[in-house]
Amino acid sequence: MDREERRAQVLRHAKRIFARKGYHRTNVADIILRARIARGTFYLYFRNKREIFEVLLDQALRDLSERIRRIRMAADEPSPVDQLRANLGRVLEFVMMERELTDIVLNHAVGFDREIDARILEFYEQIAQKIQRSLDLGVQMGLVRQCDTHTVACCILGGVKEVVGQLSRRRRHDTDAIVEEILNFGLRGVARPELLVEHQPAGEVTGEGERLFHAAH
Amino acid sequence: MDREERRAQVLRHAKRIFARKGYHRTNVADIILRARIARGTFYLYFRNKREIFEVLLDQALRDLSERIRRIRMAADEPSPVDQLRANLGRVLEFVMMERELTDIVLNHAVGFDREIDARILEFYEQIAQKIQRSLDLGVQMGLVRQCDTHTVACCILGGVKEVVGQLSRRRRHDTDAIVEEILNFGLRGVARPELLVEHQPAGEVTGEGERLFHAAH
Amino acid sequence: MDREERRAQVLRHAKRIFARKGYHRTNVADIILRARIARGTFYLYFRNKREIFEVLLDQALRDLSERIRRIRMAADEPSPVDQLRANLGRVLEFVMMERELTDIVLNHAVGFDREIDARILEFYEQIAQKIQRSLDLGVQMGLVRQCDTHTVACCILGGVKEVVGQLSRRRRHDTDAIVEEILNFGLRGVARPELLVEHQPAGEVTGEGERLFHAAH
Amino acid sequence: MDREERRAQVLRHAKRIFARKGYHRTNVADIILRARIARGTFYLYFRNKREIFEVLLDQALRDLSERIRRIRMAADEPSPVDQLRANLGRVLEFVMMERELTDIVLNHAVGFDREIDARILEFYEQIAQKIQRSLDLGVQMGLVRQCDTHTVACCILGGVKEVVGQLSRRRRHDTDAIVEEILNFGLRGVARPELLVEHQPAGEVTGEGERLFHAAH
DNA sequence: GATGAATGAGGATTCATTCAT
DNA sequence: CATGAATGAATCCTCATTCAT
Repeated sequence: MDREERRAQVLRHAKRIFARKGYHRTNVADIILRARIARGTFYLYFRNKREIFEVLLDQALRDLSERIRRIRMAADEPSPVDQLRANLGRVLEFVMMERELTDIVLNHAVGFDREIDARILEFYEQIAQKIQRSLDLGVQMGLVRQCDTHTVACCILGGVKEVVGQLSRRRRHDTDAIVEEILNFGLRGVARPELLVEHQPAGEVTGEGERLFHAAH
Repeated sequence: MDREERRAQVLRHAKRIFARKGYHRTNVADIILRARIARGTFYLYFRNKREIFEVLLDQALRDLSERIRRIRMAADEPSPVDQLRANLGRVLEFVMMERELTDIVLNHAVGFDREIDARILEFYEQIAQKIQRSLDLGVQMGLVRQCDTHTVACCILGGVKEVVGQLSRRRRHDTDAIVEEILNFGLRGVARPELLVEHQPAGEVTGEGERLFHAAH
Repeated sequence: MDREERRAQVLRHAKRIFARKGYHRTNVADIILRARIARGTFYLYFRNKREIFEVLLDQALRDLSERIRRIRMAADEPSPVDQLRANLGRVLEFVMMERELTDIVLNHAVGFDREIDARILEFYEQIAQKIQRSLDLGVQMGLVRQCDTHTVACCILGGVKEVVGQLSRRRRHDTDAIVEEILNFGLRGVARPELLVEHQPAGEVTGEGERLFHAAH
Repeated sequence: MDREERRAQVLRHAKRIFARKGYHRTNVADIILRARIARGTFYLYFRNKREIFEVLLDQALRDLSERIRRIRMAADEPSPVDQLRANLGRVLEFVMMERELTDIVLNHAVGFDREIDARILEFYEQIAQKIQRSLDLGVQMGLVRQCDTHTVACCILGGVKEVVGQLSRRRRHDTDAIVEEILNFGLRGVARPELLVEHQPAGEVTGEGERLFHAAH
C-alpha cells in the first residue's frame, strides 16, 4: 500500500474514534487496533498521538474555512442573501458528510491544550469577524439595522454552531429547510425593519420570507 | 475549620484549576497544592477526582437552571419581554460572577464521560425546550411568526452560549447593553414583522426597539 | 465505662471482624465503626492495628495451650485415653465457643509477618511435641507400636486441626461423637495391634473400641 | 525472548516471593525487581497482581489434583493400598519439587479474598470427598471398620496437610519413609482390626505392616 | 518499512497513624 | 480521657513512546 494511502486510512479510523470518545479517552491502542497496524507503525506516520489529532483538526478547520466565503457585492455576484445561503449550505453539507470531524471541532477539541485551544478559538474568531464585517457592510448599505455588530455576530455564529451540533447528533437530512430557517431567523434579527413588511395582508405569513431574502436584489 | 468551610475552600481552588486546565490535565496534586491540604485530606471530602468535578458541574447547572425561569403570561407578571430580559440578565450575571464555572460548563465538561456528557446535553436540551415552548406560546398569541420553533430555539440557545463564552473570556462588564443586544436580535428574529414597524419615519432607528419590546403589553 | 471493660469490648468487635475478613482486609475503620469509638480512642487502647491482632492471637494460643494438658501416668490419674479424650474435648469446646478465635488461629494468622508466623508455628510445634512425647511414652509402655513418632504426631495434630476447621465453619454441635471418632482413629493408628483385637468374634464390631480405649487401665 | 518463556520467568520469580512473603506483603515492585523487568512489562503478562497469584494457585491446585487419583478396584489395577501409596508419593513429590507453590496453597492463600478462599476450600473439600468415598468403599468391601467416614476423611486429609507443611519447611528428603509412615498410621486407623494381626509372634513388629498393606490382594 | 515487546514516568487512591482541641 | 480531622507514605495501574529485530 502506498504511503499516503495508508496514512489516510489510519486518519480515517482515528477520526471515528476521536469523535466518539474524545482525545483523552482515545488510546493509541484503540487507533492501531481499528487501523490494523502495529504500534510502531503508528509512529512511522505520526510523530505522536497529538499530531494525528491536530492533522484531523486542521483538515476540518481548513475545509470549513473554505466553505465560508466572504460576501461580495459585485454586480455579477449572486445577492448577498444567496451568498449567505450558499455558505450555510456548504457548512451544513460538511456537517452531514463529516459528522465525526464536526464533532471533533465542536466538542472534543476544547479544554485540551493551550495551543490547540487557541487555534480553535482563533478559527471561530475569524468566522465571527467575517460575519461582523458582513454586518458592518450591511449597515453601510442600509440593509442592516444599527446594532453592536460584534455581539450580533457572536449570536449568529453561536446559533449556527448549536444547530450544527444538533444535526451531527441526529440523523436528519432536511438541511435545505434548516438552512432556510437559520437564514430567516438571522436576517430578520439584523435587517432594517422597513425591509421586512411592505403592504402585506394580515393572514399571509409564508410569503414574506421570500421577499426579505430577495429584497436586496 | 468547619467541615463545610473546608470543603468549600477545596472546591473554590479546584474550580479555578479545572477552568484553566480542564479535567484531564488537572491532577489531584494540583488541587491539593493550591488548597494547601494533604493528599488524604482531599479524599476526606471527595470520593475521587471525578466527584469534585461533578459537584462543581452540578452546582453550575443547578444555579443556571434557577436563573432561567419559565415565561408566565399572568396579568400580574412583567411583560414576556421583560421576563426574557430578566432571564438573560441573570444568566449573564452568573457568567460574570462565576467565570470559572461557566468555562467548565461551556468547554471542559464535554467529551469527558458518557454520563457527564449526557447530563450536560440534557441540561442544554431542557433549556432549548423551554425556549421552544415559549416560542410556541408566542406563535399562539400572534406575537411570533410561523417557524420551525425547534431550530429557532437552537439558534437562540447557541447565540446566548457563544456570547456567554466571549464574556467569560474577556473582562467586559457592560452586560446590560449585551443583554439588550441579544434580546433585540432574538426578538426581531422571531417576531411577526407587523409588530416591528408601524408608521415609522425612515430615519428613526433607535426608538423602534422599545416599541417592540413592550408590544405585548 | 471502665478502662478494661472498654478495651475488652473493642477486642470483642475486632475478633469478629478479623475472623471474617482476615488481618489485611480488616481496616482500623472497620473496627472503630463496630466498636463505636473514635479513631484516636483506638490508639489509646492499642499501640497499633498489629497489636490488637496479637492480643487476640495470644489470648487464643494461651487458652488453647491450657486446654491441652500433658498426659500423666500417675496411679491417681484417669487413664491416658481418658486424658486424651478430655484434652480433645476441651479443644473442641474452645472451638465451639470461640469460633472467631479459632478461625484466626487456623487461617488468618499465617503468612502475615515473620514474627507472628513464627509464634504460631512455635505453638503448633509445641503441641506436636507434646503429642510426640506422649507417643514416645506409649511406646515405652508397650501401648504404642514402633513408629516415627514425629511424623505420626504431625498426622494427629493435622487431623485435629482439619476437623476443628470443619467444625468452626459448620453449625454442628455433636462434639462428643466427633471427639470419640478422632480418638478412635488416632488410637488405632498408633496402638500396638495386639491391643486392638483379642478373642473377638468376627461380627462384633462396635464393642472393640471401648476395649481399646480402656485397655491401658 | 519468547512470550511464554518470559511469562514463565516472571511466574517463577513471583512464586518465590509470594511463598516467602505472602500475597499482601508482596509488592509488584518486588516482583519486577526480581524478574528484572519494567513495571509496564509486568502488566503485559498479567492483568494485575491478583491474576499472577491466581495463576500460580491454579497451577498448584491443578497439578495436585492430577496427582491424587481415584482408587480403582479393577483386577488389573495395583492393590488399593499401592494406589494410596502412589497418590501420597506423588503429592509428596510435588511438595519437594514445588516447595513455594506448596507454601502458597497451604498458607498464603487463605483469608485472602472470598473467591480465592472459596476456591481453596473447594479444592480441599474435593479431596476430602475422594477420601471419604474410598473409605465408604472400603467399608462395603469389609476392609474398613464402621466409622464416621466424613470425620475420618478430615483427619486423614489434615494429617497429610500437616506433614506436607513440615516437609516444605524442612530440608528432608526421605519422602518414601514418610509416605510409608502416613500410610501405616492411616490404614491402621481405619482398617478392620481383624486384618491387622493374625497369628503374629509378639516380638515381630515390622512385618505386620506389609501384611496389612497387601491384605486386599 | 513494519513489528510489537519493553519501558517508566505519571497519576489515582488507600489507610495506618498522629495530634490539636 | 475522647475525639476525628489531617497527614503522607505506600502502592497499584495506565499508556504514550521507543527500539531491537
